Amino acid sequence: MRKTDKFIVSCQQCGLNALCIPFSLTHEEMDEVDGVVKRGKPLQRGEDLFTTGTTFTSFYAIRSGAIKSYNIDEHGEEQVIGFFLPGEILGLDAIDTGKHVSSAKALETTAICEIPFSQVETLSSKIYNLQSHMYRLLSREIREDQELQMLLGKKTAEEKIGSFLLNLSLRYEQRKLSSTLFRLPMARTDIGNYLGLAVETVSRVFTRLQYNGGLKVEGKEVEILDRRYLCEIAHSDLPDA
Amino acid sequence: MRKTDKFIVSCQQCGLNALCIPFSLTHEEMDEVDGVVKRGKPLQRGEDLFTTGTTFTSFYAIRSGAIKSYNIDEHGEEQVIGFFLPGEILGLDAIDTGKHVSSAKALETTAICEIPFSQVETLSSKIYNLQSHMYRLLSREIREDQELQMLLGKKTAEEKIGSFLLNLSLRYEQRKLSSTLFRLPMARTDIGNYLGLAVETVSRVFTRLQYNGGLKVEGKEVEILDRRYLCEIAHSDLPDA
DNA sequence: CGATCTCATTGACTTATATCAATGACTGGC
DNA sequence: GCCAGTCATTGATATAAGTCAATGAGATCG
Repeated sequence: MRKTDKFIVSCQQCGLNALCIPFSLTHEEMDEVDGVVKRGKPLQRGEDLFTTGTTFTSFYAIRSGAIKSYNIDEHGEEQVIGFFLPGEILGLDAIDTGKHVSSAKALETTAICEIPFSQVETLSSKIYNLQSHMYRLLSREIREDQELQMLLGKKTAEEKIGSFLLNLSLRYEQRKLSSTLFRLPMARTDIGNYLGLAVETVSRVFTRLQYNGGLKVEGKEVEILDRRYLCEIAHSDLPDA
Repeated sequence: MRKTDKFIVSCQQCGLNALCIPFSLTHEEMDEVDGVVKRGKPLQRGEDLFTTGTTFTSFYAIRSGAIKSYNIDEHGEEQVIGFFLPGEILGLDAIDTGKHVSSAKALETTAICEIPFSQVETLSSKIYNLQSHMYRLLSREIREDQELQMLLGKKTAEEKIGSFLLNLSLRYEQRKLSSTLFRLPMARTDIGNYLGLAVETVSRVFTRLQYNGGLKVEGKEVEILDRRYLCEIAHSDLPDA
C-alpha cells in the first residue's frame, strides 16, 4: 500500500522528521538520536502499545496509522484521553511516575518508533538542541491539554465537535495531507467519549452540520465544505490554516 | 503575620524546597539554582503575574498565597484553567511558543519566586538532576491536566466538586497543612468556571454535601467531616492521603 | 454468500444543570 | 460605622444533552 513505510529505516529519511523528535537537530545529532530509536513491526488494529500501570521505559512516535490513549475508570468504563496521528509523540505523561498512567491502542494498522527515555535523557544532556526540543514538546502537550480543558468545560456539543474537526483538519494539513478531505480513524463512540458527549449526540451534530452545508460525512470520510461556517460553530478563530 | 515569609532568602532555607524546583538536588546544585531565582515583592490580591500574549522569559514558583491561571475567550468571558498553591510551579505551558498562553492573577497576597527559563535550560544541561527534575515536573503537569480532562468530560456536578475538594485536601496535606480544615482561596465563581459548572450549581452541591454530613462550609472555610463519603461521591479511590 | 457483529443514525422521552430572579451576607473605603 | 459593591445562597423555570429503543448499514467470518 504505502510503499514508503517498508523502507524507512532512519530519521533522516523519514518524511515526518520535521514534526517529530529530530526537529531542529543537525545531521550528526539526528544520527545519534536515530541510533537509539527502535522500529518494531506494526501494530494491528485493536492491539495495545502499552497499558496503564506497566513500567515506563520508552515513549513512542507514530510513523503511520493512528492511536487512541485511554483509561478505564472505576466503573470499568473506557475514557478516551487523546488521539495520535503520524509524527505525534505519546507516553510522555509517564515520565514523572515511571509507570504508564494510560493505555494506548491502535485504531488501525500502525507503525511506531520506540524511543527509550533514559537514552534520550542522557543524550539531551549532551545535545542542547535535543534538551530544548524535549522541553518544547512537553510544554506543547501541556498547552494542548489546557486547550482541551477549556473545550470540555464550557462548550456546547456543536462547539466541541466543530473544534474537534478543525483541530484534526489542521493536524492533517501539518502532515501535508488534505485539510478538507480526510478519514476519521476513530469510531463515533470514541469521539463522543473524548469530547464528553453521547454517541447519539455526535451523530446528530454531524447530521446537523451536514444539513447546514458545513460538512459532508460518509462513514469515516469527512469533507469540510465550509470552513468559515465551522469556525463560527466552534467559536474559534483559527488562522486560515 | 507569617514571619517566615519575610526572611526566606534562599532555596536552602525554604520550607517548600522538597516540592519545588530544587527537589533531589545536592546542596551545591541547589545553590546554583538559587543563584538564578529572583524574589520580588509580593503580589496584591487581583494583581496579574503575567498575561496572555506577553513574552515568556521566566516561570514561577509560589512561596505563599494562591494564583489562578485563566484565559479570556472570544466572548470576553474568563475561563479559569487552574489554581496554584505554595510550592507549585506555573508558566511552563509557555515554553513551546515563547509567549504566555494564559494569564495569572493573585487570589490573595502572594509571594513568588521568578525563575528565568533560559538560565534553567543552561543549568540543566550541566546538572543532570535538574534536567531530570524538569522533565518530571513537565510530565506531572501533563498527567494532572489529563486527570482534569477526565473529570470535566464525563462527571456529574457532585463528582466534580467532590474530586476538587479531595484534590485540594491532598495538596494541603503535602504542604504539611491540615487536609481536613482549610480555606478556599478562590471564589465560588472561580470554582464553577474551573469545573465547567454554574456558580449556583457549586453552591447547591456544597449545601447538599453539607446536609449529608460530608462537609462543613462557612464562607471560604471548609472542613471535611467524612472523607469516605466524599470519596464515594467523587467516585475516586484516592489513597487515605 | 448469507449470518452475525459492530457501528451509526434517528426518534421519543427524561433529566441534570443552566438560566433567570430575588434576597441575604460579607468586605472595603471613606 | 455606614454604604456600595461583590459574592453566596435559594427557588422557579427552561433547555441541552443524555438515555432508551428501534432500525439500518457495513464489516467479518465461516
